[in-house]
Amino acid sequence: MSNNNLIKGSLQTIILKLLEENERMYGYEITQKVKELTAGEIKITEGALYPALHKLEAEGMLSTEIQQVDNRVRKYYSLTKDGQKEVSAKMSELQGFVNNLHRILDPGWKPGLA
Amino acid sequence: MSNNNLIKGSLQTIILKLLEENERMYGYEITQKVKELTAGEIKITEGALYPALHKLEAEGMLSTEIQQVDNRVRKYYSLTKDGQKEVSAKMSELQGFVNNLHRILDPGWKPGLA
DNA sequence: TCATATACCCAAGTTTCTTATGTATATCAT
DNA sequence: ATGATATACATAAGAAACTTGGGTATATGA
Repeated sequence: MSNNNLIKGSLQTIILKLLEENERMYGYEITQKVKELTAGEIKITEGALYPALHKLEAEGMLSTEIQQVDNRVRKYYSLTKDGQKEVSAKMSELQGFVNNLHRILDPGWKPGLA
Repeated sequence: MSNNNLIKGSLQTIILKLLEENERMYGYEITQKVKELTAGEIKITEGALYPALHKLEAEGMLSTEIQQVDNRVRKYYSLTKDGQKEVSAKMSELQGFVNNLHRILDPGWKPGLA
């Protein structure tokens, strides 16, 4: 997923959330958006991204449409109905996990505080 | 690591941080501590924990001493010098990653706020 | 012409986890 | 006394999500 080997399992959530905010995106665009949002600290590799997109599509979370732009092919992804529900589910799972991480790692931590 | 399949890669950090706070712990104790801190939401399985402990020991992060308690064998783990340095490194890596997750997933998020 | 950017894809290998076992002692309830 | 649960260690097979390293193709700037 990135240069550092840290924390696997959040890529699906990232993809789904970005598509909730942007209506439709293509793969390369997602890698650039993540790089931009994290000031280059997280670089999603294509070897991770494309299999993840194909899996989400196979599970019925995403739909695709191919489009020609400047003689290059782009494959746009959008959330399906099921995908829209999945965003909320994945987001609260992740929020819950991060909260639990804080409980373990930050003695005295309480929800709602950094 | 737990019932939900979420986020791989943080178990080492959890082990190291708990040992920073507790001086020495044995495997079973770690599973119970995590269960307690997260109100049962994260259950570290033995199949994940013991290999992780063995790996950290092989890498020189942990040292061990065996002790008999009530006819049962306990294997206590402590941080080595290298292990103490590793805690800080792993903690800031994790903090950095969580911050980046917020930047991607929480539009408008800024460090220092929930 | 060569590197970089854009844009898709796959395959081999690694790491990290789950699930399923196995061993052994202690305690509590039936 | 017998079985279930708790304590306490361990390994092994398989699944899942990555990394790394390739492949194809067009566009653009040095």
